[in-house]
Amino acid sequence: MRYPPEQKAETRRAILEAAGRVFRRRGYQGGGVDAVMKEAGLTHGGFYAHFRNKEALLGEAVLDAMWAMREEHGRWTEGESGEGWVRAFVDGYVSRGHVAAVEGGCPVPTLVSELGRVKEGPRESFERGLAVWAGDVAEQLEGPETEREAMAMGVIASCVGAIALARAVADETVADRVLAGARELVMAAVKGMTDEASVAGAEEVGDESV
Amino acid sequence: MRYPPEQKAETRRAILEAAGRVFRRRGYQGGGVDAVMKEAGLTHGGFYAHFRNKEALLGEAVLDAMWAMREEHGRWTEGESGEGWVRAFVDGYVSRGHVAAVEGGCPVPTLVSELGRVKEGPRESFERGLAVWAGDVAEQLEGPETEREAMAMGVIASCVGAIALARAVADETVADRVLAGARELVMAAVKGMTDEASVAGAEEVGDESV
DNA sequence: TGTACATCAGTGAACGCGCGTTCACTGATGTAC
DNA sequence: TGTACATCAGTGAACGCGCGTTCACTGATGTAC
Repeated sequence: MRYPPEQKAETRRAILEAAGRVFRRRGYQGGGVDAVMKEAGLTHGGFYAHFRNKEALLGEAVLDAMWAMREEHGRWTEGESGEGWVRAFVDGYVSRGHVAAVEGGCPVPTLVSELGRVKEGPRESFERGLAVWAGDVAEQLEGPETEREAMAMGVIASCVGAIALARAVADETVADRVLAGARELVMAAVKGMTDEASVAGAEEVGDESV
Repeated sequence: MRYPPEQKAETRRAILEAAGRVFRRRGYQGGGVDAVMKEAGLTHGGFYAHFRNKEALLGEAVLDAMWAMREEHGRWTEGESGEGWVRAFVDGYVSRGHVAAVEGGCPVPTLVSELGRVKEGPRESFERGLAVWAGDVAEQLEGPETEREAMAMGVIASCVGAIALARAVADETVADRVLAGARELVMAAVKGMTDEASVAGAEEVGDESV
């Protein structure tokens, strides 16, 4: 049964999105090729016409979900900058809603641990997504570029850690305390590294090595 | 072949420690009962004389590794208090060495993601370990108890997130930047919540609800 | 003190199952003539 | 315009393998008499 010319690209996309959901829900090891293909409305055998193997899918699925997440970040922080931007971002990301929305949330908290055990390929993909994300955060901070980039990585580590921890804990009250604590910690650290007025023009600040 | 009276308890201990290493190295799903028993120098069939099932092992192994880690924390921070304690802790935990020492390091960064997908039992065990850990950190902070506890959770979230992220990334330079950023962020946030002089007597500070 | 037996920690074969991957096949469509 | 054929996205059976768990068994030791 031959399909319209663009069908293959669309199917590939469908598999990618299905994998994003399945991997976030069940993890990489827990999300089988069969489950992914079923989620995409297909049978498992067809998978290898689109991806070399399961591992190749992981990198692409993580990156794809990270791009989608980036759009969500944009919605949270619309019209904000500097400290306000960071607050909006942190409030959106480090939230009960995000803890509950595993399947539609950030792929990083659900997959970090497993990414650490996987071959270079998917780790490089993830790193690319992380760099862009860190760039978005760093842009809102003040100070020398290396400093801002480092701090941005710190912010992301805290946010990712908070969601992962909140999900791992049994009691919701404890989960809430983790979220509140992470939000507070990030905002306390970022105060002084943001300046509401001159964020867009932060480029003039020179580099400094650490 | 009957064994000395205390043999069973010792074997149980050996399985627990083996599981701690195997789970940290390969993850919970990736660390099979067979691999754990082999690591303990036994055959897989004997496992069920010591643990109800694999899931029951997870909770105990995580807690056991967390207690061992707590002793390590003690070594890092010996003689320190307040900000100095936090700095010593963060320097020890958020370090290259810890990123490399998966098997002997903290079980949390390697297992958080998977803990989020597992039944209540192991999550409760983990939560118990986390509470003690957070208590240790909170003790070194200043301010109302709820505030200190929340901040402690934030510190832990940042540290755990940083190690997990640093391991997930492909490039070591990026990993180092994550670590440096997390260290900086935590210390920046904690400054002002610590007081070198009066940490041991911090109990006199009253409660305040958030 | 000596002997027969019960105990039970640990063994290893076996179970049903799901995994990642391969491959011969299907059949609707585009194309050549 | 009509017909025969090539293409190739997707199907589903099959592969070898490792998993978590069960269970009949082993055999060194402790105990009863």
